[in-house]
This record gives sequence, structure tokens and C-alpha cells, in this order.
Amino acid sequence: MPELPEVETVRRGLHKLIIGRSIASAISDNPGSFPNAQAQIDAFLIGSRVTDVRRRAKVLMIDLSTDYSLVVHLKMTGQLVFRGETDFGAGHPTDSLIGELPDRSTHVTITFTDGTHLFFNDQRKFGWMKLLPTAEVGDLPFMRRVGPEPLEDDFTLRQFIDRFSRRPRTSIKAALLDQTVIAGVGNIYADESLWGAHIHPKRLVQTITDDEFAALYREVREVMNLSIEKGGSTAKNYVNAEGKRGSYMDFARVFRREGQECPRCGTTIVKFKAAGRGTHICPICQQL
DNA sequence: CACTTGACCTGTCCGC
DNA sequence: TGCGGACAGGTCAAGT
Repeated sequence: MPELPEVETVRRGLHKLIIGRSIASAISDNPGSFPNAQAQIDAFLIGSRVTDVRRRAKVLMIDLSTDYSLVVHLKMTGQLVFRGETDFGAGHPTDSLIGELPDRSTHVTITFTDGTHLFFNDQRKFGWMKLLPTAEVGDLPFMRRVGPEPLEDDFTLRQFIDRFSRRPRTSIKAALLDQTVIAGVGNIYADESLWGAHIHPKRLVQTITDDEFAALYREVREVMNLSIEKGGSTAKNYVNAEGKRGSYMDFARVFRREGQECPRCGTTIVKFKAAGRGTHICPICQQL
């Protein structure tokens, strides 16, 4: 699922819902989803209190009073859903994609001392949750290599261009998806921002002009900010911390809209493969 | 070294 | 209806 806007939406939800709660128990049915040893879980998770919920790139960090953090990557189909005691059972809102929890894709269940729950669901099991000392999160190989946060106020066009210049001979779409160039862009927002900037995804980075970089910089930020405003994109099974869908797909201009009209020029949107991913463009607005 | 492809899993959809 | 294959929001390791 989740790219930067979806992970940020989950972060905001969890920030509101779980800070201050203390963890009573944690159970997992799949070692790949939560690989920590039981002794470590008992020592640093059970009995701890949630102090903060942060995000870096597409990674969530749930900070604990033990100076450990639960580091979570949702990958393609991960969900982190909070359920209060009174939500148990029937009566879920219609904008929810999921019913009673746990269900068959629940791989970790965390129970707080007040009887509320946090469920880690993941249909494809690519995602993971790891408990490690908060001070060591930055030492993870991914964290060391990941690029700057594109939505930060101090992230400049100059930085944007400099980061892409590291990969001159790859396609602009592959570079956008490369988390070491800039953080947080995935397949949806790569297609959306390239359309906004009138750039064909297969253009090589070294052929992109400064004006085009300026347009792309603006689009990446606008598109992802708009998506956060809309609660992210639910293309398939993304849900926020309350189990509800995001509505950005209603505003998407090309992503998963093959066969429909380009909102700018009316040309039929086409889909093909680029950078190994399904890719959507307007063949008139975006030319090689 | 730089870049691309396959693998990790499960579910769904589409064509035969 | 059943079955095989392609495809799905991400990232790494292995391959070229």
C-alpha cells in the first residue's frame, strides 16, 4: 500500500489514538511479521507506555517509555488499525474496509492495559514490525541510506536537483521510486507527479531540464500534500489507523485510469511497464 | 559501479 | 466452473 501520504495519515491517527497507552500483551502468529525474541518483547515492550509516533520515509516509529521503539514498515498491504474496547464486534462504519479484528491477515495483536487493541494486518506478509532501541533506529541500513523528506519546509529545489543528479543515466521514474534519492515517493505519486510536470516516465534523468525539475519538485510536493489532506489513496486495501479508506484516488489524474480521458487534454490515458512497475501516462502531455 | 530483474507472499481478476 | 498466468501500493539481493 502505503507511500508517504498513507504512512503519514496512519502516523497522525496513531498519534491521536495510542500515545499514553500502556502495553499489556503482544502476540504474533508469524515470525517474519515480528521477528524479535520473546525475551526482548517481555523486557522492553510489555509494560511500556507509548510516548510518541513518528515517521521517516515510509517507516513508522512507535516510541516507548523504555527507550525502545516499535519500527514498522507496511510494505504493500500492511495495516495498523486501532480498535477501542467498545468497537468490538459489529457496527463498523461503511467507509471501513475491514470488519471484526483480528481476522485472517492479522499477524500481530497488541493489547493495551485499558483493553484497547492495535492490530497489524498484512495480507502479503511483506511488512514487518521490529522492536529496537530508539537510539539505534537511525543505524538501520535503510535509515542510513534514505534521502531527504520532500515535504519538509527546508527541502529546496536545489537539493531536489542535486539528489537526482546522482543518477543521471536511469529513468526519471526509477529515480523517483529510489528511496535513496528522495524519501517517500511510490508508484502512485510517481505517476501523478510526472503527469503534473508533463514528463514521460522513461526520460533519462540527464535529459531533464531545470524547468522540468522545478515543475516536478512542485508536483511531488503538491500531490503528496493533497493526498495527506484527503487521507491517502485507497487503491486496494489501504486503511488509516481507524480502519477507514483514504479518498485521494477520487482526485488522481492518471493512476489506475487507463482508458479514461486525460483531465488536461482529453486524450485516452494508457498503461505500460516502466521501471518494472505499472505506469500510467497521457501520451500527448508526456512525450519521450 | 550503475542499473535492472527476480524474490518475497497472498489474493484477485481475466482469458481460455 | 476451473485453471493458469498476470498483476498489486515496496524493498532487497542477485544478476547483467
